Amino acid sequence: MLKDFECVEESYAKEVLRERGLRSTSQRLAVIHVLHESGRSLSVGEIHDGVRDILGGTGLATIYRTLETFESLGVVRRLHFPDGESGYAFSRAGHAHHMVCLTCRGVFDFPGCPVESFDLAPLERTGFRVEDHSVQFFGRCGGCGEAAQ
Amino acid sequence: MLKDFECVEESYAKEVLRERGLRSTSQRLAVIHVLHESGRSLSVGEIHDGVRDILGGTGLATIYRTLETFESLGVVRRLHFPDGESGYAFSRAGHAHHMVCLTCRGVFDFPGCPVESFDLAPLERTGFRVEDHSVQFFGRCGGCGEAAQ
DNA sequence: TGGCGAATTGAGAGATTTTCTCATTTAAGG
DNA sequence: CCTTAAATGAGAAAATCTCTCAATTCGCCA
Repeated sequence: MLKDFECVEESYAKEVLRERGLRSTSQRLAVIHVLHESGRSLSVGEIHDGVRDILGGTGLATIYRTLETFESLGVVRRLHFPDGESGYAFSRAGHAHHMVCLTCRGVFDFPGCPVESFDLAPLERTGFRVEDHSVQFFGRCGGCGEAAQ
Repeated sequence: MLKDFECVEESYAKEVLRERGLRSTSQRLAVIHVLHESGRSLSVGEIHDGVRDILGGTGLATIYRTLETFESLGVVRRLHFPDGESGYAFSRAGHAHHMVCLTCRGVFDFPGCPVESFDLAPLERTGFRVEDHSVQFFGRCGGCGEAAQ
């Protein structure tokens, strides 16, 4: 089941799940498949539809639970767009930031982290202890930028 | 009306509204007042409650409309927390990033922008044209950090 | 390989959040 | 003041998210 679709991303997700003692269910793998295949960020509804196309009747609650699980594992990331919408994207774990295309909602990793070379000392001198950060770039990807000309 | 509460932030909001030909209603000013007075980010419900404390029966739809208006004017910013919650905070317009306390949801501006000194050329060489970015630091503010000891 | 126990799911009810509509109110310029 | 269009209130409606629990399924172990 799902063997025809198996891809590197699914193997990766399986491994992460196993490491945490969680099960590799067809629903979970289908979520990864749909997300990765699209190459962009998807709304919960789009993911639900995509999974149903593969597996048939899948409960919406399962989609929510799966996204929550994967987000806590760092395999999936939730993105918030300037227009208030949000979506989920596959994201190989580790410290990665994203570029998000405002036209097609495509998501691209980018190398490096602007915060690494940023001096946090002035911030921490205010008494604030930094534990985490988020960085996102918004714009237009190659294809969408050209189309707009 | 509301004169007793008038503060610099409200004057500022009034000015921005006038510039855009929008009206300075008591509801709009109350939203600014509540947000600024709290010094932290608030959920829609908290803002609604705060505004009702000042004005009496205020419709929830008005709160949503007001937040949307102010966000588009750059006077209020919507923040998304790692736990999935979100809130709104007063934010003097312009290019400012925030530190958010994960305990009290306090919001603090910080000086400078990590992205300014970041070389975007490699990103843009991929064909992606950067139009905007967001940066947030999460952690504990002075008070909450100590309390946790 | 088959069976067992616990994790996971499905379905739909329920809760919460957000949007919409339209009659009424109100800000702001003349 | 008066007028007019912008803005609001109330609540219905839509959309989004969560919960419950019986049924299913994964993964371990014999």
